[in-house]
Amino acid sequence: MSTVELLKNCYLCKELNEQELSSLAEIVFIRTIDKGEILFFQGDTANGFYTLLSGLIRIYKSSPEGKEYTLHTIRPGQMFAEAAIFGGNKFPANCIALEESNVAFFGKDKFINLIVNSPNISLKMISALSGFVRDFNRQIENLSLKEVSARLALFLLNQSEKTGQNSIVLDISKSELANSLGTISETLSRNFRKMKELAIIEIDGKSITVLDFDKLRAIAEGEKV
Amino acid sequence: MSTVELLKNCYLCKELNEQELSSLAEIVFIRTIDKGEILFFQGDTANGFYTLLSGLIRIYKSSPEGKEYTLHTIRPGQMFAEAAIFGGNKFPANCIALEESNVAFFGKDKFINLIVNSPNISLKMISALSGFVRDFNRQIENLSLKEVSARLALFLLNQSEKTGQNSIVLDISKSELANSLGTISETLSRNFRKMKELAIIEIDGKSITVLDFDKLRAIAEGEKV
DNA sequence: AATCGGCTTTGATTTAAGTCAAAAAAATTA
DNA sequence: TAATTTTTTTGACTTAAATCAAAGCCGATT
Repeated sequence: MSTVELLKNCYLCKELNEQELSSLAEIVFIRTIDKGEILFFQGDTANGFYTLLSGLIRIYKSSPEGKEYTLHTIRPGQMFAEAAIFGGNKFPANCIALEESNVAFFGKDKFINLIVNSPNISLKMISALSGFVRDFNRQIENLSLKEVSARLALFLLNQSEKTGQNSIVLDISKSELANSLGTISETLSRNFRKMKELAIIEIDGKSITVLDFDKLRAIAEGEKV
Repeated sequence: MSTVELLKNCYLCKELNEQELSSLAEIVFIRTIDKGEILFFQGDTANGFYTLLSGLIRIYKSSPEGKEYTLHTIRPGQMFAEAAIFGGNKFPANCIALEESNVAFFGKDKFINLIVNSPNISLKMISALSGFVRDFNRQIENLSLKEVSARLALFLLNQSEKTGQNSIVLDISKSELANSLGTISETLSRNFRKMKELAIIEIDGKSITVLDFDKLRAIAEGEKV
């Protein structure tokens, strides 16, 4: 896969266009790390930051007595070791690959040079990250909506609003939907059935038609089904 | 409150020092919006972006038939209307204050000028936001750990690792802790009691001492209490 | 010392949702 | 088209956690 294609997987780069990605591609350094390989040690000189393109990374500290503890588990798309490039430019922790991983390294000087010349890039990065902060905030709120029915109702409302149709076509399996709503397929299935019985929705395979928006809104607000 | 103090509440500014906050304060424009007041309409010219300092903001679209739907609910700390400053510089949606709110407006030109002169500021903003993306990702994962006991165990492990002590002092009330673990005080209390009975922890008011880390780790992994 | 109000704990009960197991339906492959 | 696998639905059962209600605890105020 090309560097540009790989970079598209970073939260950081979600709003960049092809041209901007290309200029970014020129300054990054892609690297594959084997499972169990150490990327850097605490105290190593840090002159840039990383993003994880694929795989799984663990950031951890070791105490003098040899005990270890995990600070972060890094998943694809995330940036890591960025704090290192401020203040003392030493990595404050160790980093190991838990699986074979691909990382992108951004050298600080080159990166700063890039954003000074193309400030729009950093603006877009800030914008993209802010968008994710917003989305994740919302997702956290939704997950604490106690009832699956409320979360499902909210999902259906959001989808139909997004498309402007009262008919939604799922682009994922129902099991995956269940998972993303924080539940399991059986429970999702029962909720669908109940809504169907109450004539709130109609289901045909992957296509769902909303018949009663008011009722759906009430359920999303917490009303019992 | 001073502009600098207000800006500290933004995710964007969490890593900036006093000096950097001051230079930011020089270019932002703080504004109070009454409940129900419109901040901007879809189609208005956008020459900057906002962050919400306090209050509650709703971003919504209106269809030609007069129907409205909410795109985002903005909470304090979040950035909004940032997409507007790319491409067509028109706001793509309307914005109303749901409560009396304080917003900070960042003019695009001034902001770009600032980061070109102080690229470290944008680096720190990117870094801060990436940190939140990481934290929120983790929080979402934790919330889908099914059992409250597992979430509580994880919290206790994290806290004691963070401080390096086996004794934790809560800086929030137990009700607030319950809430942040996605449950209620009664359930939290019962979980505490059970762990106490099993000699996994000891509790004295706001101070909790971990007696059995192995057991706690097992519970965090999903073992039944 | 006594009263008030906010937390926290406890018990009794209800309920939503998970688990287990099997049937039904849909999608793949032969 | 038949055969096979995967996904979805259904039923019976169990359980974790929410709700409701009451009591206990603790600090602040009078």
